Amino acid sequence: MDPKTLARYEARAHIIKAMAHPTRLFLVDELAKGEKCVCELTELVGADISTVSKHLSLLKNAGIVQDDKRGLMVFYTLRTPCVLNLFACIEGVMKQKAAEALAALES
Amino acid sequence: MDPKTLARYEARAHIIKAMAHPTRLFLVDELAKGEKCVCELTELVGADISTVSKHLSLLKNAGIVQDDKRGLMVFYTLRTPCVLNLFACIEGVMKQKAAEALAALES
DNA sequence: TTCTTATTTGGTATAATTGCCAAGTAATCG
DNA sequence: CGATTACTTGGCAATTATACCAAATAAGAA
Repeated sequence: MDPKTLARYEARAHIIKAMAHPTRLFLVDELAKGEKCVCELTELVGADISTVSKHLSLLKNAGIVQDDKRGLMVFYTLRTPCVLNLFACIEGVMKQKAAEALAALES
Repeated sequence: MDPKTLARYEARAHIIKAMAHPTRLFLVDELAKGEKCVCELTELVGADISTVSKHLSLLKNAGIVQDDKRGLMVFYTLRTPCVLNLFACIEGVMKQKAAEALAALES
């Protein structure tokens, strides 16, 4: 891979990596329903607020979400809803794998 | 997050993690063009064959590619082309980020 | 059978990720 | 002003990922 091609795939990987964590996938899914503050997301996730904040900051840095501070609270929104299409694909992969495992047991 | 929900997001994250690496994204992209053996992919990537083999094994484990041994060679194919849709979305995120960076410079 | 080729697996050093706590910022309230 | 609330950032220990080399496997050729 030449340096230019590598750089392109690194940039892509950076964005995908931002979603490659259960908590961050959950955050994306929650934000798909609409704007939410860090406090509400923290409640839903059930981790330390600093942990959730760092996950959100990573998603923001990747360009997937954006934040908006209003008063004391910071509201996050999903900026690129197309990432949700991936979820459907992923579900397909999971079903395919499950069907395969079943077939292996039956044979 | 309750344990059941967590498990669902962990399963999803596992599949996305499999793509969250520049080399593996490149491999997926190459396999989208058609079946290729490990030797050819190794040549294209330019890393140790053991490294490429491990990347492919990870993708296979996630259900994204499948392998087929014929003689001495092992041929890999993309099993879930829907992951390619993500690439278009990712490009969109990258363009959006670039446009934003430009706007920040101009202001 | 032994030799060669294509690939995988084991081992290991190095680097990156993660999550919590503690400390820092920023906006609002009294 | 100081106090409080909502969030971010720094620091650090524990875990996980990555890449190479070396050794193992598997299939075909001599």
